[in-house]
Amino acid sequence: MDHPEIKLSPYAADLTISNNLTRSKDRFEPLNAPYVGLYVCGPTVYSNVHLGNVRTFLTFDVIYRYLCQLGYQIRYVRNITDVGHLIGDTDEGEDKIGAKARLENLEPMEIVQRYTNDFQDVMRVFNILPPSIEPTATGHIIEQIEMIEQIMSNGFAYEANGSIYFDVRKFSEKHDYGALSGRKIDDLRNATRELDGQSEKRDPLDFALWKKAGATHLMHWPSPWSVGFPGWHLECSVMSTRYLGKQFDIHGGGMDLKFPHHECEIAQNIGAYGGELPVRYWIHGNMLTVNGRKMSKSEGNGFTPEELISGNHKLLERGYSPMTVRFFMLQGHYAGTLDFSNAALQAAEKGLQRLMAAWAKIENLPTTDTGAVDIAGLRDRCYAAMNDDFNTPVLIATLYDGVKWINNAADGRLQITAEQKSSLSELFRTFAGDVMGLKFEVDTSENVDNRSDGLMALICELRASAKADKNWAMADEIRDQLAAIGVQIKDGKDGASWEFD
RNA sequence: GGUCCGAUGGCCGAGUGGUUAGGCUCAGCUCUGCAAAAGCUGCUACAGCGGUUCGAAUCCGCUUCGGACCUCCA
Repeated sequence: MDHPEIKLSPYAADLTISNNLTRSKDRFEPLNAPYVGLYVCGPTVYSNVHLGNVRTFLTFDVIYRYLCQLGYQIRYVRNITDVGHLIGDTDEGEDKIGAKARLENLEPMEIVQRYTNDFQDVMRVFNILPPSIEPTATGHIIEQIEMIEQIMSNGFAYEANGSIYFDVRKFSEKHDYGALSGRKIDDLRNATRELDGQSEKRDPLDFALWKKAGATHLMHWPSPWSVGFPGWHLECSVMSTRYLGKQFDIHGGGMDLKFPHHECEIAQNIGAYGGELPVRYWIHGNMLTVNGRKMSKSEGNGFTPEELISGNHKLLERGYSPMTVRFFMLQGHYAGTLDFSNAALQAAEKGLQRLMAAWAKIENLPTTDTGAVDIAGLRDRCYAAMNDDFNTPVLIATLYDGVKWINNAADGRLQITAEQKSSLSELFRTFAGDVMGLKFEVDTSENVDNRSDGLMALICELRASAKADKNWAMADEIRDQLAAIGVQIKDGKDGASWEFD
């Protein structure tokens, strides 16, 4: 197929991705360029997302943004899990959403709506772009039933007492179960704990495709086998296949989903549609840690974005802005764990300020007829950084070269032409803005309105005349009083500027 | 117990078989009535012990420590 209207960036040819399926760094070659299918496992909407969840979605946000920048036409699917995710082991566990609904005396769908809203609000706050499609598990019950039937007709699933289980043993006779996560089926069987109520399963490794609902189970649907609900792993197989096809390019999710969730997804797809691997590139975002430990709800060491911004949490010395957090996370590579700490957040806050201040300065840089900067080389290095498995830390380091140029040019120590200035501006807009999703955070406090500028200009003028009269007491008084109400005066060469704290 | 991963300067964090990561902190300087802010400059680290190599922090082995997954988790 030719797509003359869609032009890929020349840099697109050099993108490499650490592929967890092959355990190597592979050149990215989409199945149907310039189209790319990207699926990311979304949240289970039974409670507020915490900062660790945010990291994963941020990781794939930047990957999505960069693929867009390269000119790919991406269908980005990120699901909402609103049924089927169980608490505890898969036989006795209660549905998370149902459990929460019972606890709060609400309809399950009220829970789903509340935490879906929360999730989407949080994504917006961190400037994480919405996916092309955000499908829900409950919206695809029919397709899930159809996929179960397909798997059963291929002989890889069996019914037991109204529930359907995937037959891992049988599957592994013909296919490789455990290829993604590097598990050996015998090791897995040895490590499996003895669980109560496993009698329905033929093998402890089997997992549920459909569960018959107990008498008190709130969320249930009719099926050929029982009134019940789908297993957790099934929804991602169904929705990815429906929207991206039986084989697609990139599947993402948190590292903790690699096994068993993603392994089961692969088994389900092959079990239903045959031997072809459904996904070509598997990418897993690594965990956010606190004192070296994974942040998770069950550990109780997580905090919500609201707590982060307000600073209202015992782990936080004070609040941090969403862009500070975004920048902090992008200073580490997605494939490594990242340790949260107040010191690191504060360092990121300062670094971000410097980067953004330089970006804002570009527009007003003085230009000269000849220039002494190599913008094209800088651009090459930016693309090279991102092409090397989306290496945002190196991208940031590269942009700081630009920061230095900007500051030197502003001080007249470096020559830059108008053309270079405009290229530099575009470079920052592309990589800091479009790719990393950084944006200027406007002060949203109630003190800011259109009159503030005029008011402050007047005050600065009065203070300047006091200074001209060498009335230091008055000048300092004005500065101190303003500081007391949260307005900072910055004296510069060409007069004073100000900003709210 | 099984599988896998990591250990980098005061802190956070990249990368690489031989050449500056970067940010923050700190110090000096510039600017400045003073202070702050801002800018410039400086600060050369790779857990320990062996091995391979002309050369290893980077490859291999062992040790110590830490973590993830194997059960719900992004």
